[in-house]
Amino acid sequence: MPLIATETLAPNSLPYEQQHQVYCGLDTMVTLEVFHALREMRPRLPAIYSFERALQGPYLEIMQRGFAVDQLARASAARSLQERIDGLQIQLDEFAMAAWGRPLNPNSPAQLKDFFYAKMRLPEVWLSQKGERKLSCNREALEKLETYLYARPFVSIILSIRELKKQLDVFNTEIDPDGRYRTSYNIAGTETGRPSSSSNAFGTGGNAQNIAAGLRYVFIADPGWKLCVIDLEQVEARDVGFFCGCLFDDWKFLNACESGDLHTANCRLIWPERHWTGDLKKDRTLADELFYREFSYRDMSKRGGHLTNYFGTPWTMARHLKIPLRLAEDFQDRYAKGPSPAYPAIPRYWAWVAQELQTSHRLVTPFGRERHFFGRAGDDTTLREGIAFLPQSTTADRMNLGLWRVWKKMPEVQLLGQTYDSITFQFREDADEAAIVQRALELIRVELVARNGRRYIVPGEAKVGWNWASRHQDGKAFGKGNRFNPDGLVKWRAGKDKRRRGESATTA
DNA sequence: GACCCCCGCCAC
DNA sequence: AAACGTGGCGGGGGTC
Repeated sequence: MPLIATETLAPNSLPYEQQHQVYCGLDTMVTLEVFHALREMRPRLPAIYSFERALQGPYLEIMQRGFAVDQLARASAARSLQERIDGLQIQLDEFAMAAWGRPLNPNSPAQLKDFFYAKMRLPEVWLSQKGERKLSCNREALEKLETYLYARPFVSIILSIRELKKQLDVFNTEIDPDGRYRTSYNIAGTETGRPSSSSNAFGTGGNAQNIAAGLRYVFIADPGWKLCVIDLEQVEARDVGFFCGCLFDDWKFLNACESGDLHTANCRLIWPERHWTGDLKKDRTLADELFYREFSYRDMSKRGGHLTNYFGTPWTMARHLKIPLRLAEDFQDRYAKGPSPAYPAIPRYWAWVAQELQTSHRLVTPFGRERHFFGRAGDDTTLREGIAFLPQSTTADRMNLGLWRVWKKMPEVQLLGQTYDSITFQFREDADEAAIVQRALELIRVELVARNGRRYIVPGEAKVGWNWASRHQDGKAFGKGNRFNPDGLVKWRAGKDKRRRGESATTA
């Protein structure tokens, strides 16, 4: 039975404005009725619900303010990308005309399948994605086709065009007339409590949470202001470590996370027979030595560790890192699964999640966020959702609490965005930078206490600058095509870098 | 032409 | 047999 007899309102017979009023009324009143019904089932509102409502303040502010965009940089980047794409497309069409008498659209999987598999008669590349085997022309499939000499020039141009087009989309996103990129944040849209980001209600702006690192330099502080980005270091890994400690009193993984360099510490545990010295610098050098092809031991523990924490199989790990299956199996045995693994608590964490799903079909995070799992408790997919839920959700609430506190306690700064494990705000250039950054870092600290009394925080790392990209990448000046980015973000350290805007790092 | 699904791909 | 999770967007290409 409908809550409201909508047919009596006959909205289509009403004038346009009244149709909207009816629509709006249904939207809000039905929601309210649902709320009342739920409220009866649960008279005490969960704290997490009030928290979500409190987040409306800072997020509305972020959405209204928008993030300033360097219009000249944006336009010139868009122009040069378009030129490069046009040039490549002409080349691709020349090849394609010669090969099959028509042009080829690199963004059409249908045309590519026709071209590579029917016309060129190359062996089909079937990939399994989300449980389904598919004839694919994605990057992974095309890279497999590169083994065939005739396919090579096509593959390389297609991949280049796709990559450049993706970048162009970011620069071509419509920005508001005042030069600001306004994104819409959905506070309560996800399963985990993460906010999501999308284009706004007027159709301008876009997802601000998936801008590639190399394109962020077009996002800038307002005149007279400076950006600060604070991110939570290794936050999801630490959360997994905290759960292992709380559940099984096994703190080895959290200890490794807190040792200063998680990935090097991981390497020592995973490959104990290597000649570790205990000296941070020397051990880092040892961890940076190559393990397989371009992968160092440290890379392996970083990428493989994350994947393994989330119940990724050796098969997935081998595919993802492009390494032999045996190496992935060997890694996982030493990391978590073998007879004497570095982190035996991790499989215990998986088993505990499986048990919870079997018995209660629900999980609750340290912040009291509860999620019911409606999938079949025994399915791997359900288990994976559960395993990922706890750290993801804990991270989301931790970051949002930090964001809310900065908004509430630091009226002198202006929030600009949230990117899962980081927040971005701007502060006045003539303000006391050290005081502001330190205060924000304090507010980001959220302490959790385990039953054994162990206190757990995730440290924040601050970066400051005048645009949203890093000034350096791998120790070098950073940017697209070696673009020098002197106004980019640098790691903030107390008392360091009093450089003013536009001065290069070397003259500071 | 509006709508919808699929594909590919970006983020953490 | 299937093979790590959470999201959003643009384009192609089908249907209505």
